[in-house]
Amino acid sequence: MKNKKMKIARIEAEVSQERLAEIVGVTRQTVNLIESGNYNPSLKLCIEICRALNKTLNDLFWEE
Amino acid sequence: MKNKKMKIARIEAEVSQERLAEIVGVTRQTVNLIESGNYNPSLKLCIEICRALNKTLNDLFWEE
DNA sequence: ACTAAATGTCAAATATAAATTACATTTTGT
DNA sequence: ACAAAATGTAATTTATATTTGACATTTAGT
Repeated sequence: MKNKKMKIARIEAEVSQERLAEIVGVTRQTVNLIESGNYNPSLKLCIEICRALNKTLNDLFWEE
Repeated sequence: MKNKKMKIARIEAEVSQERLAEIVGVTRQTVNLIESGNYNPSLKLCIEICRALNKTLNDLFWEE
């Protein structure tokens, strides 16, 4: 299951995977893997991504 | 920074750390560490804890 | 069409979440 | 006060997230 919400939020914010990776302090590959799905990032990283994209955990990582 | 919200939600749900650990499939120590703070759980585990306690990610793990 | 930027993905190494075992302390019930 | 359950922590090991380096493909700009 891909993380479309995150990808959409990132594109709306007009940042590349590489730029987002820089901002949150991980590598581009990690960002790519999270968007690609089948990945289990740490809470801290999720929160940093949310802050970078001006979203909340529920916005990007919660499925009702 | 302790995770008070999670501890409160767990106590409201009337489950022990051990019982919650069973439900979400980790050890009691892991649950304890998360509540104690200075820990960085995986997203998957956070989500499982939320579901077990009938809460959302924002309820338990998001700080405005 | 061409080029550069962005993306998808892989293998191997490193960092760290989570397990395990164990023990001390605190809380709760009787 | 006592016993049992629940909690707080620590050291070591194991599983896995993340890094690193690299290469192929796709997308966007000219």
